[in-house]
Amino acid sequence: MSHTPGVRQARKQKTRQALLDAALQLLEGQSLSSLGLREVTRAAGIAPTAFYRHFRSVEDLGVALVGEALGSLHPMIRTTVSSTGDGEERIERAVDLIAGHVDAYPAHVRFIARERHGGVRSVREAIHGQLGLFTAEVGEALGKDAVSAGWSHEDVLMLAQLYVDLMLGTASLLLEGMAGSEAGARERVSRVAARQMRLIGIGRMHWLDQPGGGE
Amino acid sequence: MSHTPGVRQARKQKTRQALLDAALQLLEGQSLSSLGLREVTRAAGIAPTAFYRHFRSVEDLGVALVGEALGSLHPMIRTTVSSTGDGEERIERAVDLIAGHVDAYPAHVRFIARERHGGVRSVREAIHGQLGLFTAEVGEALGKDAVSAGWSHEDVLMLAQLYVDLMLGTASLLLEGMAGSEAGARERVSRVAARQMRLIGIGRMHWLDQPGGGE
DNA sequence: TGTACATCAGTGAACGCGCGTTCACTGATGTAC
DNA sequence: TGTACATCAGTGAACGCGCGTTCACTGATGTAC
Repeated sequence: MSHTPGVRQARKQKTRQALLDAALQLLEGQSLSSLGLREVTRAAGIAPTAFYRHFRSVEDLGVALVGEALGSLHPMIRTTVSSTGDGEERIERAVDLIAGHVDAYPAHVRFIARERHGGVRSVREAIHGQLGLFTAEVGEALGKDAVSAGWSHEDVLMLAQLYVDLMLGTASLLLEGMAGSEAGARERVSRVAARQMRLIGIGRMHWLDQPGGGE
Repeated sequence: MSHTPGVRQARKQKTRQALLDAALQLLEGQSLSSLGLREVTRAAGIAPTAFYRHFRSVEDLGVALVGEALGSLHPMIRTTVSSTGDGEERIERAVDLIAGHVDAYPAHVRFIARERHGGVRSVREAIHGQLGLFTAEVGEALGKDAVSAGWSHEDVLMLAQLYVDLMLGTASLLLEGMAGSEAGARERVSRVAARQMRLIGIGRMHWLDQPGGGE
């Protein structure tokens, strides 16, 4: 009524998304620091100059991609961490959820794994910041378990970091397994990841047994 | 006598090293997939065309860098893994060795962390291959410990992978800590890494306690 | 030791090409009355 | 509802620039005798 049916705005949003999608696809075979503006606009089907209506630079687009990629990761981590059942069941479910996420958003996973240590500072920092939030969230969930009684906040976070890194590493290995030709790569990776989680879980159970373990 | 004092060969080797060094330095601020041939030769102080006397492409140079970077890592891992003493001492020594390595070869560490998941397939594969050898070596050392009696080969490797990933992750975080401005970042990272190793060590001690733990 | 020839690391000019960015523009959408 | 004007997403020509690669070359080093 008073303003904006927003046809213009909706179209702009659509073009913006086309740029993000095109970039994400092009990034499967290269790093952000070598991705070209013209390359992206060509793949998105618009004139190079229109790029500037949406982003100041490719680097800026990269930061936007971090939000999109880790946004899709967020609910996945939430589900994983809040799942119930005994340790073994939770581990199986976690590994399945990771594998499912890699299937559903392979380009997002690749982007995060690649640019986490990549050549573009602002993107690295954006990823680092988001992963810090995830770690805090995982830590909060872990802290509520009975096993964590008597743990310092610092130790809960160190455990959370261990899990988050393991999840990311596993996701990245699953991705390579998808690309590779060898059969059973995925199963092998999942199996190893489950055992690593199990071992960490065992360490967690006995953390306070050792003198000085939890000080 | 019979052949080659090798003045020519020595000079060629020196130029080759200058190219590798220049590339490594340039890679602190970008990824391999955006590194230019002319950029490298300019930094190395030779004509662009001379590059081809040493490498077929920048990608090829990248593969050579993997050898150099992981060659420097090799003795470090050897030392870490063969050190004696009780668990706590070994952990402290391992963390100190990692920190020392990051100080001594920061560009190597950055290169491996960055290109491990980077945009150049052949370099990724070279890194993956070398890390596989390291994991096998760490696994062999771990397997000799009394704690590993009764462990399957597969489980020893899964543990070795956990340690190798933790070392690499820690090295990368220490590097960021060096670059960043906050005081005490290094100490914090080292402290967390030591605790993560301790927790994994505890998990290792009790691995065979659980029914089905080592099957 | 000296001479004549072969090798080959490094040079410098030249090429065609795609890049990021500027600019004035077009025409559909939005707004005021 | 209709009209006049403002906004602004997307266009297309033009620019200067650095890129990777080719080519014929130079001159120091290596080899044969």
